[in-house]
Amino acid sequence: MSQNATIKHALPVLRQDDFAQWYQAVIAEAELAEESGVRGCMVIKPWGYGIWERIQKLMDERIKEAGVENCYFPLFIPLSYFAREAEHVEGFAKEMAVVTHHRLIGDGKGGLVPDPEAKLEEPLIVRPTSETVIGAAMARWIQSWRDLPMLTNQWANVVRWEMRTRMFLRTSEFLWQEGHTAHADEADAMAETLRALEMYRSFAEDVLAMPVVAGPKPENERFPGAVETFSIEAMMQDGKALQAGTSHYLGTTFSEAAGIRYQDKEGQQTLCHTTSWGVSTRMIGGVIMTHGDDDGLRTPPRIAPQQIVILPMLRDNDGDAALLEYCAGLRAKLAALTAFDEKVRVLLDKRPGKATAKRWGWVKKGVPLILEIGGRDAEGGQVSVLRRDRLWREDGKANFVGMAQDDFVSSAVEELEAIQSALFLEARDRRDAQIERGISDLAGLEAYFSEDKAFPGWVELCWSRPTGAALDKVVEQLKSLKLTIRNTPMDAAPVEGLCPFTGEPAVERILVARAY
RNA sequence: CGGGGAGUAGCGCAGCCUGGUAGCGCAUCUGCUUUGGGAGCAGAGGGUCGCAAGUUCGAAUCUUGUCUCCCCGACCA
Repeated sequence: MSQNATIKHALPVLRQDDFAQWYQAVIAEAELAEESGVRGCMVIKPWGYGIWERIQKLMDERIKEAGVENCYFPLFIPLSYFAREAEHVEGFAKEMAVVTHHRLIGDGKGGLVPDPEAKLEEPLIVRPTSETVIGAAMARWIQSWRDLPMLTNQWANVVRWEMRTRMFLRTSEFLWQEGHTAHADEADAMAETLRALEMYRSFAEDVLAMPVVAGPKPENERFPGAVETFSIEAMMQDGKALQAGTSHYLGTTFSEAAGIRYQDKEGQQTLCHTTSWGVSTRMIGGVIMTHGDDDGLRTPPRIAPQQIVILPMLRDNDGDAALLEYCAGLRAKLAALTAFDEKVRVLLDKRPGKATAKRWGWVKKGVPLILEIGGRDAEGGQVSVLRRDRLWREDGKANFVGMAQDDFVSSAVEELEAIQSALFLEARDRRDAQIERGISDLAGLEAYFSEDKAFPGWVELCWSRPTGAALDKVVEQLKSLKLTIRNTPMDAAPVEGLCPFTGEPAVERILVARAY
């Protein structure tokens, strides 16, 4: 956040004044998405969808590298599939969209109503997740130990009828990938669960430049039907936690429900152990709240639909042709470069209008490098470069740096890598500075989160990992402070002392935080 | 789903109490003048006032219902 009062920021709301409103302002001003008029559903606009396509491409590569194959399963799941697994149903029942009719009929008043004659024999659920329908397929596909492991993934939309929605973070319909795998035994399934978790951790940090903490969730936060749930948790700039991806070891829960069995080497019919794991468009919400600033989004170069935008300063006169030619030449040189093992994505913005007026649109979208090229630049072989992560000069003006075209072209890849790295380090340092590790009792926890701090961050503490009713009591205590247990960091320091909730010897470290 | 707030031009809002043919700013378009950094002046276009019933001679305005959004809670792989 800027301390310089003379800066005229591009957004109408600053983070420090109203973080929730700021978040929505970024989405609107960066043209990521907008309201659709349909409850809880958003229209994802080109820049937002472009970011999703980048995420899809790079995640899909990693999924395939792990030997997982893409499939597609039905949007509609028969109600009876869910009924096979009680815990799973209970977890999702309250948020399922149900299809009950297959035809409409006129209501005699100019409107349409479901035709009572066209009521479905068995209601269809719009998938909230696909364990049941994929389980049914796996039960058909898997016969022998030679069929294992069965590694599948699908890119799809799912629907969960959430009570309260927020764009990208919790929408009724969202886009995701869901990996579903079946294995011969627990060890192999757990290994896959952890492989997916590590894939998500490294993706979040290397691609999204979003530092995360990976680890198992407490039992009260498990996916319905899971034996163990792992998550990656990211800290947003307001100090809240965002669960940015999950990976579940499902044991034999869904194998029993769907009859996923194989004949082992001894000839015995044996239940498979299954996993599921997913990341969604929620990741974009995480990117916004990790890298956004008071001038809009700062899009990490690896997921930026355009990494460099060239803005010719057109004058509607005879000089424009030469200027455009110069810019086209520059664009071609940049587009031939390779950054992050991909062709550099560079756009020459030839739309009519003043470069200065168009500039702020790209600033708000978070294009990593913006070039404004005037007639004098063209004549002198120069460029003016604006780095999105170093937007302002001391005097409150846009921080353009002039340099020779050749120098820029030869350093552009390095610059993009530097921006990617700078965004990650900034986010990591901010997060690390906001994790409090010095609290060892309940009163301390209460005091810490009762302070009138705008963005309190997280607390890491040692606990005794209570279960059942004892855990419920802890959850209730935390709830009164609006806190939740995020996960148990896998790379945490050694455990020491007593559990602040139970008074028993601590056995592991957990992260406690307010969450989205 | 409970409590609160809101829906009027692309965006932000006034008008509503006290019913009488719909307004402002920004943006857009046109013209002129400017312009190496988020231009100025003048003119113009653009709205079934979320939707539907009702009251009324007449509804943005009053009544009822309904949809959507925002905030707080409950809920939330």
